Amino acid sequence: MATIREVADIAGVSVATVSRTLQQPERVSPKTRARVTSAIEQTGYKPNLMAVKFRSGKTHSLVVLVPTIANLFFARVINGMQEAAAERGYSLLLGNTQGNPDLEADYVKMVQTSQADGVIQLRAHNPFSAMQSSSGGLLPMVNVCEVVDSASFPTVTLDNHNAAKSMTEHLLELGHTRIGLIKGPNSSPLTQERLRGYQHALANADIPFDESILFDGDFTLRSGFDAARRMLEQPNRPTALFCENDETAIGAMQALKQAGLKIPEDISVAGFDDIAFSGYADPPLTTIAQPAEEFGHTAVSLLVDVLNGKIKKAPRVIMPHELIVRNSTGPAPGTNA
Amino acid sequence: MATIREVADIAGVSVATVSRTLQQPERVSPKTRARVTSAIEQTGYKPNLMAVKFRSGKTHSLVVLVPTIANLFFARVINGMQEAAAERGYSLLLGNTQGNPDLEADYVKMVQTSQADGVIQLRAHNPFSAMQSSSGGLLPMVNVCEVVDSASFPTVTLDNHNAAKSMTEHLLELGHTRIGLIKGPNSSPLTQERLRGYQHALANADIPFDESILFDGDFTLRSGFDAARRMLEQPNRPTALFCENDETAIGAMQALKQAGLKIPEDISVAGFDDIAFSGYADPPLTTIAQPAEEFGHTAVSLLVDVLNGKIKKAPRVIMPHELIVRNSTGPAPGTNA
DNA sequence: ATGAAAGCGCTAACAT
DNA sequence: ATGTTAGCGCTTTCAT
Repeated sequence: MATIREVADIAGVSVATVSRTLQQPERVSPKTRARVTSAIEQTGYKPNLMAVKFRSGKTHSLVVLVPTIANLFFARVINGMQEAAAERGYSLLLGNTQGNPDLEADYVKMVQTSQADGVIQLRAHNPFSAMQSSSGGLLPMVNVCEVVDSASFPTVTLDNHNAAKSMTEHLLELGHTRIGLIKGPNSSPLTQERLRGYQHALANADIPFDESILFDGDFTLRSGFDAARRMLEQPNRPTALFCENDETAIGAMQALKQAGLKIPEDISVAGFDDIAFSGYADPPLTTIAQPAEEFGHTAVSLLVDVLNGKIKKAPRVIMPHELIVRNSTGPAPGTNA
Repeated sequence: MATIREVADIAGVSVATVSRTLQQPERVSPKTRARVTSAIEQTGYKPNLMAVKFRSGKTHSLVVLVPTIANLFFARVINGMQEAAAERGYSLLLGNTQGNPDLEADYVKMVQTSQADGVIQLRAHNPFSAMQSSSGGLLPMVNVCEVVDSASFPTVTLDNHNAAKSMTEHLLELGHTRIGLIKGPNSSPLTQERLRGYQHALANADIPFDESILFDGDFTLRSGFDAARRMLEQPNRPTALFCENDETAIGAMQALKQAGLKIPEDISVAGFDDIAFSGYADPPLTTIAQPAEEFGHTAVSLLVDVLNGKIKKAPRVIMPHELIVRNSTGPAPGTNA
């Protein structure tokens, strides 16, 4: 592979001129520029970007910490990140962390070892927390989707409380008074917020909160299926089931249908996220849509601003959501609506 | 951030000794090793990996070219890659290419600019083809899942022909004689192979091939839905529908059920891939399971071997598949099986 | 067992 | 407008 020196020799100029021709062409005369360009073509020269990054101290790479890549919502967010990163001349390094703090710490080391400029964390956990706490300034990271509050980095999230409240109100309006909830992992703040939004709507409607119709889940199809089965074993079953994500809802619907229940005639089911499969579920799933790609754009944009020192105080960005009513929710049995 | 020089100064040794302590500890005496180690801890020194990579000429990064990250099958393959890469001290750079050759070429430049050591391509296209054709030796790449035959790189794939043939035979055994097929993108060799496997099984059963029950699709939910609708508009509809992937099958089932058909009583539906949703579809989908994670392992392992010069001739690896019979396929209407 | 010194390929002052 | 030169932080002969 040709180096900058060979190009310089062939063009009969110094390496500095070659470098300039590449970095700031306007600073070299058209004549020499042409000579250099032709020498570059002739040799098939490609700058060694490892040397460039090393020398310049900027890698133009961002590490993305994602609990699991096999999640359609995250996939959309990451797609958005990639678009925004490419526009800004950055590339993305994906780290599948399974939510493991040790793995996250490993990836964060990439920043400390100058392999990446910053990190985007998709989970509610500060991966820098194990290290030296930042003395004052902003950390080179942003936290998206599932966030933890901190003055050290920007966050981009949904108003999960209000979104869950809207969905619960939708169910309430349909006449449901006994609404079950399949939660996400208890460790996730997102789960807590959605739970509180649900409780809030219930309280507004003067419906007592019944802990016995709260079910544990972990955002997977299987956990939704299992939770619904547990629900069916109970007496006095709910007439509506709010699931904290779509995968859970789709798993739950399967269990409900297997038990001979009709959706939404016998029981309504609602999800959260609006993944592609939800529109093709049977019946199509009522859910909350989030601007996934926008989450990605915003995260990258903020991180780049942080890296360039354009941001001093860490902003808290709230993205909009939308209630999507499809056929999995309907009037409560016995209601004539 | 501390450099190797500071550590050397504090430990009272040369930079070479610090480097050795890190690279080949056995070559430095226990006493100095202890001093160096303590100096490293004291300064919180982390080697600048950009400098290491630059100096050593090895990046220990692999670019993965994936048409779309929002595909559950690919997600599993990538998970497998990540495991195998981590074991070998490599990290993965994901490139979402939308199957765009220009974007692919951009990512391939990362190899040429020393930002990555090799590439794993998940699509049937040689991303190096635009560049100088390799003069003889192996290219630093492996081609997985959807492959193009070439002597320049290893490939890892399924026996798509036989897998499709098995599925068609399964349908034939259930008494179906009119079996529709929803294809993948025509540009994909994978589509062609599956089509030929289907034709092969039909021919073996002396059933004439009817082009009018072949439908175009592109592996998305929506395309499956649309294709099934087109099928329903035709006279003499098939009693079974083989879809070249699970997303398409799930989309198709939705259209079929909306039209009032019972699956599998009125029509059988089969897919390909065995994504998680297939087990939770209504009815659960009969499909072909592929060892997705294993594809990833094998790909990384082969690529690392190529990079280390351990492989001279490009192997063609065929991964095993398995027919998973669930409830979306059943006896042809009118059969008593 | 350890140190001195020469670069890897490039950028960025500083000179001319 | 162009060239000279001094490194970036590290690895790696080659001496000692």
